[in-house]
Amino acid sequence: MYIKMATLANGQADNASLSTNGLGSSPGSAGHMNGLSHSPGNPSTIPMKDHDAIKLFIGQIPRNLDEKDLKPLFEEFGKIYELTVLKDRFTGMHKGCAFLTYCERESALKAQSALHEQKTLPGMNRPIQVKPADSESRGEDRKLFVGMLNKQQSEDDVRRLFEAFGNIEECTILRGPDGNSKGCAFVKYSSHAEAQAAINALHGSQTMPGASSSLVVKFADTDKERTMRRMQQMAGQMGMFNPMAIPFGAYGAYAQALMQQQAALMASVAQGGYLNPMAAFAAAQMQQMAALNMNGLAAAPMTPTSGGSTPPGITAPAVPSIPSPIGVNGFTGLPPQANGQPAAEAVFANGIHPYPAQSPTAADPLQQAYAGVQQYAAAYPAAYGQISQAFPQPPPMIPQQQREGPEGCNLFIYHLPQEFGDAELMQMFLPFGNVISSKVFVDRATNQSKCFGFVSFDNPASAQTAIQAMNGFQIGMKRLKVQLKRPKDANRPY
DNA sequence: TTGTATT
Repeated sequence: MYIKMATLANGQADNASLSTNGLGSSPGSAGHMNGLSHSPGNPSTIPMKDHDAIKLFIGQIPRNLDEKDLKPLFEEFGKIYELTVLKDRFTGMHKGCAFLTYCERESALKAQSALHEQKTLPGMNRPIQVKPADSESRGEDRKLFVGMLNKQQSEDDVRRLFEAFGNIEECTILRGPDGNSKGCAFVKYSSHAEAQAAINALHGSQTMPGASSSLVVKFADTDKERTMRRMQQMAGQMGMFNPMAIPFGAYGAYAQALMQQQAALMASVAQGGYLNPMAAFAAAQMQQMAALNMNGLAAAPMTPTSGGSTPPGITAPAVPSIPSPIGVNGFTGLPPQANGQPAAEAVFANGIHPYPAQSPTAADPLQQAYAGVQQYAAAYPAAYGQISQAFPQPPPMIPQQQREGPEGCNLFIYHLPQEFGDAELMQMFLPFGNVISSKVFVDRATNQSKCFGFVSFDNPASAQTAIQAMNGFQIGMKRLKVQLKRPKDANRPY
């Protein structure tokens, strides 16, 4: 086993340079036809898989290993029926995982117990994953939930009711601690079709004596659905997701972040002499706005604070007029001076619009947040005119294909707002350079953000600028932690 | 709290 792994490690460079992914010159056209062939040229072994074979999901695969590299590793446990590395459907890029089906169910079980979380493939931080693919119903697609039973009905009664539609593998009445029926049951058939037939025939078909409504027959919740349901219930109880709780609705934190960022940018631009004092004033207003919102106060500082038609501070030097750091956020308001380059240049050199309104939809949180900024800016036409020129067109959305940038270009970000996804993360870091990828980690069971993620730039200077500007940036009650991503081999002394 | 990816 170990020797095989070493072989793989040594083979990496060759594989990478040859890069034969089987897709030829038109990635995307034949994305999934490159699985391990079924023993071509070896007619004596016509591959057949058991009826009860399990498709395995293989995770944590180095992206430079393809089917032929993986094959030897998995053949240890039995004859392989099919092995397919997952590739991006458009770019053909290796997704770092694969599907594997052995001819025999037993092989899959052996491979899973021998490999899952047991070994780490070269270059990976985490151990290999070997487990039944999500598509392998863990019986859930042939398992029924039966509700509105009579509490007197036994397993046998239920079996009798359902046996006409197929082979029943399992039948369980749900009971409370006292052993009394809860009036519902699980019935598992041998196949999905049988289960479906039972639903069609029995759901709502009759009302059991003592039941408040007609018989319920439906597919049982999957684990995922159960978890989601639980999470939603909890969230409901805790008053989360209540739009009124946050000034800007569910995306309040992001709107605030946008404003802070906008304010910072404007401030730095003003300092660099690119904008007139009016812009500085607007920047100051935005900072106040962001600060106000963070205190949970009304978000309507559309009225200049000191009345009159001349905003305060307009005749004063731009920089001193800007309220220094928004209270607690640890952000100077005059950030990116890294590399001896004026901030404004660092920010705009790439010609990227900091807040692009790409494919606007009403439901898009970015769009909502951006609309808020625009609305605010509209109150100050002079300043906004300047800003509009500074931030030209939205850039075309570059498809995310690359995962990591070069060394020194990859940031690890922690304490992200719960509602941030990949897109929001990217938006937040676009002002500092070319973001080639952004990834927020999501708990697969709950779909909730784990509040950390990665952003990759195409050059180290952008990454440094972003660290300078965004590390310690306060959003709500939290401050972002922004630092260089730990290199792959950290934690590995040898 | 460091790239988690499910045809």
